[in-house]
Amino acid sequence: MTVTMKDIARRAGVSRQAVSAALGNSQSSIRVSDETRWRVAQVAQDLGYLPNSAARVMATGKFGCVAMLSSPLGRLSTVTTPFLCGIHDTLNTFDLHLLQAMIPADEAHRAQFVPKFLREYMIDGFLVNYVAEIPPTLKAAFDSRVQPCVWMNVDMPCDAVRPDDYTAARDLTGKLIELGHSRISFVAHHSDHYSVAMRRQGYSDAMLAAGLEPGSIYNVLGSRGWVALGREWLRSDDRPTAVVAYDSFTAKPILFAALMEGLRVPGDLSLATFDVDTAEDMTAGVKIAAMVVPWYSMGKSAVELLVEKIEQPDLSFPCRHISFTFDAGETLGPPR
Amino acid sequence: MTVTMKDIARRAGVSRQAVSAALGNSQSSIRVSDETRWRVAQVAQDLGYLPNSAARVMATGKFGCVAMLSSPLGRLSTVTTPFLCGIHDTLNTFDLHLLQAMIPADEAHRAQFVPKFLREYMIDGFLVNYVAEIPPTLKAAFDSRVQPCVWMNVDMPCDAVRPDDYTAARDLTGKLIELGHSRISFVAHHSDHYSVAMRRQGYSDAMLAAGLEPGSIYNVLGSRGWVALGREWLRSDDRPTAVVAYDSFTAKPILFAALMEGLRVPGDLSLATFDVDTAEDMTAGVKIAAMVVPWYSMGKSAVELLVEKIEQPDLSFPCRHISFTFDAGETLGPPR
DNA sequence: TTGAAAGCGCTAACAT
DNA sequence: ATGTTAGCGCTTTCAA
Repeated sequence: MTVTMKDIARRAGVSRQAVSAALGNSQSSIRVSDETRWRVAQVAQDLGYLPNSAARVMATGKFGCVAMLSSPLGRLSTVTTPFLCGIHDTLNTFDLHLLQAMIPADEAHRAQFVPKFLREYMIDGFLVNYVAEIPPTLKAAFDSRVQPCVWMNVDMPCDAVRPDDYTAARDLTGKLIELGHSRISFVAHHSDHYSVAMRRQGYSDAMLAAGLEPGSIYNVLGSRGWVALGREWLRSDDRPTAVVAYDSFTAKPILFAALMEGLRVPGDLSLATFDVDTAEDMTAGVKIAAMVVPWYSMGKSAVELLVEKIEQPDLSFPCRHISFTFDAGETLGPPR
Repeated sequence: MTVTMKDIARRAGVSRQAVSAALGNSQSSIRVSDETRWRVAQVAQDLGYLPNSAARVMATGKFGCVAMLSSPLGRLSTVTTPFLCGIHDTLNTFDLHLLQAMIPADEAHRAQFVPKFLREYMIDGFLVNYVAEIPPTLKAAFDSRVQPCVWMNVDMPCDAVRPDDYTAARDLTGKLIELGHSRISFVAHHSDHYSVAMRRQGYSDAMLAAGLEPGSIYNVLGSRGWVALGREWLRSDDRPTAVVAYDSFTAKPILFAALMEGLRVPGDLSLATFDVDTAEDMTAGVKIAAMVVPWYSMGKSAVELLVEKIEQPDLSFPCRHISFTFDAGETLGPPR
């Protein structure tokens, strides 16, 4: 049926473990001559041999596999391409592969759901890409597991990786202050996610450090509400000269509202935000200044941390905070 | 070390295969009494038993696993949440798990790259989420594989699944015609992807069938270019009264351009597009009418097709075309 | 109904 | 350096 090392050994006229050593799979100190190695490789190629992963797992006790758990709800999990790339690229360097699990979209199914990788024994460790509202059944399955686990994008003291939202917000606000702005507002939607409070805190601290008065606006209406709210707000005489928006879903309607009100950006209003993948969306033909979430680095760091935990299962590691990068965009300038 | 069925058998005082049967893993005709079944379950629970996936794979010859291959380049692969949900939910119903592989982001690595699931023997079949520009080394690794494979989002005669772009475009254009529009333009960016040609064809056929003159505009400048181009275009006297835009990256700048020019939408201009996940983006506070790509169904159908191919490896199946759904949005109305 | 034994493909600890 | 052997945890077949 399928080609095994036995077949290769027979065809090449060498021993089984010579084949194993020649293919570089065995850890043992067996040496084989270059000629044998070459012949084995040749035969393996001819026969279309592929090592059987399950057999190797059985023999070594290592799965060579890491799982990632995500939610179907966009606000609870990050499934952007750069994030996945960072994870995959880093796993590749350790010759690990990725098993991806997602909670069911349907709520009734979700309550009962436990992914296969938690019901069976098949991974070396796992990544949690799930910031809140984890179903109780699932949480219980987690906690009874012995495999190491790394949390991503949550505020936990150890075994977690997240962006450094506080510093990013402080620095971004600092840049506006340096440009000469003093009426700077922070705008956000309501959310329990730690990053809202952290970005706000970074903004506030930067304002207070410069002797300025922080002022925030929250909105529960979503993007739709921002346009109407933004237009009204920006019409008033004491409107801010600069806005720090929590994310692009907040920033874009504000940009739109400003332009519709006839304000020039950045002439009349400077705008800065977080989390915009600048290449992706240019609805208004303008690139918004942003602290860009380092998704690729996030994925990379999470995997590196997980690998350390797999190698030293009994240790705990402090949370890692990943720095943002700055993209000046086209919406930053001095106040009039 | 880890708990095995042997441990359960000893503790529960029953035979090994009684344990296997009681846990519902074995296919054999062994019957166990309810009492035994209950005691075995109890002991398994107490001991924290988990079946070893690799051992089962070894014994059965089935991996219970499907791989998906994607590209780090957004235009070549779809990694949206609904798509992944459709895939995961459907895999769950077959008790399959998903191994996800992604080509390296770095070009130098990419040329050599062959994912682990193609270098080892570890899956029952795989999904290709890669519409073009597949590196030659990778393509070669594909072609030498015996596992069944399903292509997604490409125009192939068999063993593939894709949205029915032609019908969606024809129907969408038909809706505008029914509203009374006659000057309807199709706008798109340049791309080799089959869907650009198909949507354009659907649009053209609908126009011709109504005795109207089709007219298309292409743009190589990306979203940024559309704003300037769109404003100029919409200022002219013979501007269209309705626009069918290839996707949301085309439609949104046009909406913006129209509003900046003082046109009312849909009073002065109707706008319709494809592929907008309407909940996600409301930059302008307006929901654009759209034929919504059925990503969830795409994932579901792809997995169903793959499962059929796994069960009948020697058969080929015709390509499946998935229907779009229509979201009327707020940008459709009769011409003035 | 229950028990014993073989075997899946590989690795690693032994022998020689 | 090379060959032999046991064993990973499970399923399945064959005997009792």
